[in-house]
Amino acid sequence: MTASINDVARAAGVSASTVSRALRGRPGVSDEVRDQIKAVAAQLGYTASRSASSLASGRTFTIGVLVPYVGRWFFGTVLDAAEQVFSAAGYDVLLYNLGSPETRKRFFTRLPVRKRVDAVLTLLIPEEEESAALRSLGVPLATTVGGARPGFTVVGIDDRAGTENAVRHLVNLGHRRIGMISGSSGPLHWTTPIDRRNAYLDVLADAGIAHDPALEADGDYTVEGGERAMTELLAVSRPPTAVFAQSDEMAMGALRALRRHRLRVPEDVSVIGFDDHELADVVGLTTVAQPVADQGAEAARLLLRQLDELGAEPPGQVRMPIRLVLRETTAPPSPRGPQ
Amino acid sequence: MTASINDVARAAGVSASTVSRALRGRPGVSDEVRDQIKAVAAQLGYTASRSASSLASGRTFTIGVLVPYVGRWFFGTVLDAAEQVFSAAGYDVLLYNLGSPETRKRFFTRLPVRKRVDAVLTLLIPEEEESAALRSLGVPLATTVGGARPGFTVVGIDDRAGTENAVRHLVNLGHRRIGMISGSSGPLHWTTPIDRRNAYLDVLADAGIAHDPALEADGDYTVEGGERAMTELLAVSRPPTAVFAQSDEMAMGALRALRRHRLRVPEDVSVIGFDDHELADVVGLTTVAQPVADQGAEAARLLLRQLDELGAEPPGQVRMPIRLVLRETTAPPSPRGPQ
DNA sequence: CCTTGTTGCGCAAGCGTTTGCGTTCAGATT
DNA sequence: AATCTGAACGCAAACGCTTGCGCAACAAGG
Repeated sequence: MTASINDVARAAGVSASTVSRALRGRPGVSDEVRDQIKAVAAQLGYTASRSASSLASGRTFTIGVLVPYVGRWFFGTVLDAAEQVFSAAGYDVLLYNLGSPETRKRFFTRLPVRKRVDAVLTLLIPEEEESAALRSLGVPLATTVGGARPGFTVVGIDDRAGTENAVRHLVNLGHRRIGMISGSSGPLHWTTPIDRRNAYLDVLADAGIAHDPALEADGDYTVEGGERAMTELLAVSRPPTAVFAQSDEMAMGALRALRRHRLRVPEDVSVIGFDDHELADVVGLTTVAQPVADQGAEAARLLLRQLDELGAEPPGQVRMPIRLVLRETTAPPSPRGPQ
Repeated sequence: MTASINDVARAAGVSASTVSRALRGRPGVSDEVRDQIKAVAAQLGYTASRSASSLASGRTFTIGVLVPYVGRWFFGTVLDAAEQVFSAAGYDVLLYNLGSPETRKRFFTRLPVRKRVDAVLTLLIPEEEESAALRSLGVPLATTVGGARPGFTVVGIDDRAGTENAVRHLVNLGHRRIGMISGSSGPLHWTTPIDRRNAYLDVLADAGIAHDPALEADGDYTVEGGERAMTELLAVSRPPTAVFAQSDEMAMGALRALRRHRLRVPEDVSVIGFDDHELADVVGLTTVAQPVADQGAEAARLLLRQLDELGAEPPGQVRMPIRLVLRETTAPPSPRGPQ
């Protein structure tokens, strides 16, 4: 049996309430008594039971974090950074990996975080019904992906601007047949793929390039999907000379497909990604960099601030900077075209 | 205010105890009453408060997972798989990201999981003192890394065999100057780097190759570290013609260094990694594959089994299979050697 | 010397469950 | 008809904290 607050109280010759106040730095305890209690507690190896204290106080000092796939670089990185901020502030994080539709549904119907967390950070886009469920928790909410949603603090990037940078870069290099590997699939209504697609279309229009629907393929935001998509794009009658992939992982898949087809990058086909994945540099991928870890950390900080200032800070919206990172997968189109 | 058990009891015209028993499937409730209670609970959107129920029952239905760096592929993947198993069994996971020495120390001294989790899965190697702290929690313990440790169920691979496969592959190709990028650093006494190093030395000895200490460099298990290490190896008077990196991430760093030095892979230098990182295929890296996600899932399953069978199942030790994956970064040494 | 504050601490009532035990009551057993 | 037996359910006591309130004791102000 580990020590309870009463054991500490007895050993220190005071009441349990005094122990509670002393250990949590609340007023109403003289310094001498406080020090003595701390000493006794340390000596007994006492730590307050979280269950008991949250039951009594209503505060849990726990943050729920919802992630679609912990294993994917983007989410893992965001989570990592957010966790650091939370734990530095004394909060624990309860992780929910909601990749599959079943676990996701189960989560939102049973809502296991009810009365268990002080706030929720979600890295997946809740549908309308789901965000209503989250709001019903009555705790601060934040997200690092997708667009604005009532009740959520969102920290993100300017997807349109990022995409414009990328596509314009290809245009400036002289490309006219510019393909896109998107990630529109999934039941998640996520504004990112849409924003990026619109920006892509806009840049093409701006440059006076007619849009060819055959030059768009779905890559599902995975490496394999990117590979499949690139393969599709290579199969059309006049393949693209350059491809914009909505994520680095898909871009890498595209790279793999190109290698399989014995096509050189960037001589035959240029490829540009999005994210600046930690390994983008290894493969020399040109991409649009976004501060992934920073977004997680910032979202966490905003959440904590809402927790501190009880004066319900209205959920804000912050945009992080993006920048084009030129590496070795983009170049002017070859005069011969890919063959 | 969300509904409490008493609200449900009142609405259903029964006592709170009956509600508790009904909802948790315990005997002592007639089927009709049970169904009716379930209906009422669903209608009220009632979920039992975890804090209250764990305070009362002692069970938390929560697993603590300790990870050094969530953002790294290996750990993220293990965590992902483990979480799925846990959540499918109705357990939540409390995540602790213990990468930095400070957070790590804080965790082990304050032990915030005390009375908060039913079991612990650690993806970092606790030092003697730390594992004693974990054992003091009195809950089942498991790990997916490092060697045997009293009180821990460990799921892992045969590091020696994996390394032997890798190094022998290089030897068989005809290499004689075989470098190694290791990851011995860190305060974690981790048997993996040591096992792998020993196996490396053994294979060299077996092949009658004299060991050259200048051909070993520390890559810190990161991409950047691998790049640095490779750079060091290239600076010695007679650089290696092949390099075994103890992780794919370091191998990728090495690839980057080689590209910077305008050295071709595998023509000038062969590189082999370890792990079969999800992007190893993209860069064509030859490597030793280990079932990463499976290890996480298996460890989680073993933990759950210990939780179910109260008959204290003695902690076991399971070894998962490894296999050599030949891709494009290894080849026989060039007659000229790297220049 | 008697108020009026402070300060430091203990009392006890929760917080929302779980669970051992007691009670009730219908049906089975003598 | 009297007794026994379960099954089904309610009572109330934990579980280990937090916190509003009350009560000394003591300092300062009149």
